[in-house]
Amino acid sequence: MELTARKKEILKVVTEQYIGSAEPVGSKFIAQAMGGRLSSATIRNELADLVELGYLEQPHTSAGRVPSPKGYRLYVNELMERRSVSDQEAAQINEALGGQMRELDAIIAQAGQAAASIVSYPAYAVAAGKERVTVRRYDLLSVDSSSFIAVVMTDDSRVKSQLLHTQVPLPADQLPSLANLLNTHFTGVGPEELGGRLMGLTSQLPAELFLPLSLTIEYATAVVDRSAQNQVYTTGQTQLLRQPEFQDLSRANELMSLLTDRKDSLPVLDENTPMQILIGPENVNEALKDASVVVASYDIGENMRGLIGVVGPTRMDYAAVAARLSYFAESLTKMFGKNNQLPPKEDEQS
Amino acid sequence: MELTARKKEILKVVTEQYIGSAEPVGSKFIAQAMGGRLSSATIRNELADLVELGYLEQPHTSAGRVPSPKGYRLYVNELMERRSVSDQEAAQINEALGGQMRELDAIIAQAGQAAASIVSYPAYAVAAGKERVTVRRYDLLSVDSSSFIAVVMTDDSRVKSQLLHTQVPLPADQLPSLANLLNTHFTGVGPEELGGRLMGLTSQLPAELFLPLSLTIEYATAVVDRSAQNQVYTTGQTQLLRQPEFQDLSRANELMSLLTDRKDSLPVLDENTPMQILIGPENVNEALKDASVVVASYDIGENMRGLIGVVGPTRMDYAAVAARLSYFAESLTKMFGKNNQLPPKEDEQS
DNA sequence: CTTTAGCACTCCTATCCCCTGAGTGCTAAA
DNA sequence: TTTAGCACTCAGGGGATAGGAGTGCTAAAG
Repeated sequence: MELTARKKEILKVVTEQYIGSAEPVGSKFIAQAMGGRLSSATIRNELADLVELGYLEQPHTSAGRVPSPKGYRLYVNELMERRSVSDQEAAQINEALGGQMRELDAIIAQAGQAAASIVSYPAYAVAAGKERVTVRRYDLLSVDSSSFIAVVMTDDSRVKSQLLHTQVPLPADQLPSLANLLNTHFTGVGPEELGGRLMGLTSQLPAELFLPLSLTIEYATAVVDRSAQNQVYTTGQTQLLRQPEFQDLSRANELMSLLTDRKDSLPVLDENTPMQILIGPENVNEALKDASVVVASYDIGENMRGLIGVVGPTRMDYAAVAARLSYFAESLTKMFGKNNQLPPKEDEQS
Repeated sequence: MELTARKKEILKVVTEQYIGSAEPVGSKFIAQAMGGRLSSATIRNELADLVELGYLEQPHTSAGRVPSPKGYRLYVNELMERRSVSDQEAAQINEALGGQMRELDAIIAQAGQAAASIVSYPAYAVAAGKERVTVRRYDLLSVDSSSFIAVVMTDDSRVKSQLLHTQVPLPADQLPSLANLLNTHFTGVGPEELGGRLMGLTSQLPAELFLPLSLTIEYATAVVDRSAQNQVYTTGQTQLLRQPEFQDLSRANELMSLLTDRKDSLPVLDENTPMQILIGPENVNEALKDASVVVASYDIGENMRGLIGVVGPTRMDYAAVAARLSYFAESLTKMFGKNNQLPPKEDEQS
């Protein structure tokens, strides 16, 4: 059943006050904040109802009220005033995005850093590639008698390269035809199939060509392997320790270890959802049961999506974080769109 | 003046006990630990001397003694029994190094992780490249009418590549001669000079060749730029919070922020020093004044050096950490030596 | 001269208790 | 339905107190 407007107003006051102060909110304060139209006794009756309905909680009998996860959820869904960022905040965000960013990984990492500094909570960033990446093109460049460079371009337009060594002499003049072979038989397939196709060719090739071929395929498999992608970058963990709810180390510890050692289990976002707010127990992850996460996504070129998330106490300032994060994500999308080429991204080899 | 053997023995007992317990060590305990040859009163006299000489400290009048940085230093230099790792520890380290590691950055990061798990303290890892990296070779691969792939190989044998877009039509058949030009005029120079040489050629080239040339040079500059190298990876920060000395958040906070947000100022190691122990105030960095750092280096191929460091309380178990870290560094050197090619390293492009 | 037993003393730590104040729930009247 | 009034609850802070670990010093013994 729908709450009365008055109950909602009270819930809103409690939530916003608590977000700011981290202290349970009492009836007297609420009465005053609502302009004194009602006495604190009336508020107390309403508060008792709200507790019974599960929107508020009481740390102990003689304390004020605190929003429950259900309360926060209602607040986020209906009560919260959707803010947009102020000019000043926008400026700050743009500045944070300003630095010249070359390599994609570096950009992702820096985006995380910028987000953390903008929202004052720890943040994480991931580049979520396509589900399945395939090789679009191979090039082989001769280096010396026993080594060559393999250049692999994927169907999402990333290029990686690596110096490969065959321990045995290499027929340099055969490299172009080998590349040809690769481009004919080993493009458009994912990591799981590359190895299989290689098997099929084993018998048909002279040994001195098979070695460089298999090295290249091995390399390409690694490039295209999904598990090698989506690295998660986290920053601003220290911000956590500033929050009063994490003064108690045991709680902080769990979250810290999630943010530093188990990054992979941070929540990701469903395809096509621009932003999501996960409050306390809405998180599947045990360590996040009494924390909240806000995740937004942005586009990196045509085929990739970036994710940027913020972790904070359930008492997080949802309105501000959501506003800043979505502005941030939009800015990133624009940034990647502008240089309609994907931004310069390095690649490296040993 | 040199300490008497007995004073040294006492210092050793105090240090080792304190390392284990984190509690000030009393005279009675010491007497007992030394086999009861001396009474606690005698020990007390010796302790008073050691305090006066600056090797020990007393948290308050009626507390036991704790090693001072000077005391730890003597312990590390003379008293500590240099351990080697146990078979079990060795196995654990080898296992931690086991995972297949492809990209150099990933290896470095994983080395840090492994180190942290092995020593139970936060660890950091850096690949310290040569002071000055230059380009050894360029290749340009045609993609379509307005884009091409630039492949850059550095003199330390890393290969990076990137997709570059000229907004205007590109004379594909000219790419080989352009690469030729690059290889003649733009090799063997560092980031600071590449731009300059480009200037010199401005007038001599038709415009449609100058654009791809300058894009390539710009990219190469970024590849070779020292500041883009030596990224520092940290892990295991949570281990810090487990240490009793960092229960107090304010102290933990400083170190945490060093380890997450100001990684760059973590101590590095002088060339040619295999390992170094920095105790408390021996650290230049203010945030490390009451922490200790152990850093070891290992070789990555011929031209690069990796650094792996551990951060902990001054009360750190130096013997164990030093043993494990040096074994770890040796294993890494061997690992990189074995595949005498540098390990497969990916590179990426947008 | 060194070592040791003895003892008074210091000072940290934990615990209890009490008090205060914020905030409540309930009742009865408006 | 609202409100005033009041008794009640409970967390948190501030001494006071007791306990205990460990010291420094002294004086005697080796």
